[in-house]
Amino acid sequence: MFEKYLKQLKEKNLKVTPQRLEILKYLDEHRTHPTVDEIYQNLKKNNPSLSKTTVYNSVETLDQYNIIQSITITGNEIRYDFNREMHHHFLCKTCGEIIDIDVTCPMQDNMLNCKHQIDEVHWYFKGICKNCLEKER
Amino acid sequence: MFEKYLKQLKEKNLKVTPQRLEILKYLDEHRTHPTVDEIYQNLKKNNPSLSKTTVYNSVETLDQYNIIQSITITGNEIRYDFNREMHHHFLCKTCGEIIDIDVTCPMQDNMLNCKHQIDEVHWYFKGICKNCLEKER
DNA sequence: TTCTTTATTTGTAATCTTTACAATTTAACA
DNA sequence: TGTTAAATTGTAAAGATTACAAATAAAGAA
Repeated sequence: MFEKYLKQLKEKNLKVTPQRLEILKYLDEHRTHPTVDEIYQNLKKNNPSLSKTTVYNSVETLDQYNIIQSITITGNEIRYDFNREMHHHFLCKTCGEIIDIDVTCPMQDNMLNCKHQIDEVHWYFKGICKNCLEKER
Repeated sequence: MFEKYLKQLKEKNLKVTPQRLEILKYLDEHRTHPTVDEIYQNLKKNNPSLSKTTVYNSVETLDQYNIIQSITITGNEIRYDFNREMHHHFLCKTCGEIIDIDVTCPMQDNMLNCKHQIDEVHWYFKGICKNCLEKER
């Protein structure tokens, strides 16, 4: 059940703790780009001794080791994404949902060859999602 | 001296206040993507009665009316950019500087024609800037 | 298994950014 | 000059994140 996450932690020589496994599982099963508070509130139900600081520490570590990805699209809070493969995000300013966007750009390689060392690429699009557009009519 | 900013405000039917003019001037002359606090601390020197809430309110309004642009690259705080023309940003994780990046992508039009209504496009790149790379050696 | 070391977890308090709100002031216009 | 609506101000509150020290637990050695 947790083998997949366990493997990811071991590959990076990170200690395997129940908290980290639960957080990874939650992120894997909830691809809605949750905040620390969302993760915490939900995991606390079955793990009452969980501390919010642990969630902060864990997602920071998992992000540093490229096991998960952090998303700063809203500006109000950091969100986390289990999917760390190259993909991008759309924020609906009406419903607040963050939708995955898959585009690749032929120019991107040019970018990556510029004078700076580029480790992360984030594209954020903002507007109104198609569901909210339909409701508006 | 303030004619340019005055015109931008009047075009959007926004009231012209000394605070808004000073904030616009500061952002125009400091293209370093400052935070609210940076703007506030600097303008306070010559305008001791300035309130930080005014800076928050003003940048929010200016952003809403597309006079300035907000940048959420760091996740810790919102930064503001006088230049609202299409351009992108690179965050150096070593020195913290945010550098303008000018790339356009032929795929972008495809994106803009997708099912969602896209109002804003932000590309954020993170890594180590060329200055910091040189110092590392 | 047990012991040891080191990293992680936990809870509390502190910090930092942003928002809420009501009173005061001011810009815009008649 | 007077009126009205909007902006500014200061204070307090809220929300997100970090600091820190004590307690706990994981990993590897004995």
